[in-house]
Amino acid sequence: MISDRLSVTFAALADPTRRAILARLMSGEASVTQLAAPFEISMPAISKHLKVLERAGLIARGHEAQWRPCRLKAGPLKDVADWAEHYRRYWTESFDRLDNSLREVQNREKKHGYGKHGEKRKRA
Amino acid sequence: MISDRLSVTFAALADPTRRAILARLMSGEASVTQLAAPFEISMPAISKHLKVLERAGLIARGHEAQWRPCRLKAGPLKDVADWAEHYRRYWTESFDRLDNSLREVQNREKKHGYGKHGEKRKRA
DNA sequence: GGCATAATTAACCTATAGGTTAAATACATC
DNA sequence: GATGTATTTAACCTATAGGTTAATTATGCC
Repeated sequence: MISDRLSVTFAALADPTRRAILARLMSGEASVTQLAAPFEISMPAISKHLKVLERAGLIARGHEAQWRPCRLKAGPLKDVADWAEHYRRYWTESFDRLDNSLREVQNREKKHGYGKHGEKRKRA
Repeated sequence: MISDRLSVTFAALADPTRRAILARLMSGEASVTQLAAPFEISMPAISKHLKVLERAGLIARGHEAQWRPCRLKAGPLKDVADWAEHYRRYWTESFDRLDNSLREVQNREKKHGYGKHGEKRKRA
């Protein structure tokens, strides 16, 4: 029953079919049939994906005769970008190197490490 | 059975508890017990969340006596930021306005619109 | 060795995600 | 109003997510 906006957005993006649909919509609006074309799954499955995207506010739907064209609404993606930006300093190479060398010094006289001991827990 | 990196990353981020754990790790490494403290869920539940984050490459785990301290590995978040950046021009206000006014002109003589007709499909 | 602490694993439960096929709805056209 | 096309809804299935409690593993300390 998670319903916060970011969770809904991330959940919607956690599917390659849905991300492909968003990518397709960058080049303009499209009907459901057009969106379904590249995929091997059924129309109802596409319909469900579109509903997920719509509920996440990532697409808007039109209404023209029997067509329900979709177009991109990228607003929530700004939230995603903004959220990720908070972590920028943690993914830069310089930070990683600093972090690692600091950690090596700190752990010089302890007998543990990252990753190395983790290996032995591997199973199956 | 989705296993592409971005999907795994987004799925890991689609949970507020896990995002809170990542936020906590910005201020330094922490033991499982420390990470669990702010939440009302059980330790095994936290353990599972950490496993999800670890498999997504978002945290690394250490090994010190009976503690398994976690620390942030933000690499995948750069992929998220990069992915979202592709959509930047679609979320900027100027683009939205241009898009909307173009669309209004285009649809002047058609009898459909976005959102308005969508309302009537509401049910429950 | 025995006890306390930290964390994981096992076994289980329920809800939801993502897919299916078949039926229903909406609209345009003849 | 019957037919064809676009799309959704209904009913169903299976796998997974996220949670639980109880048991197990790993370690430090006495």
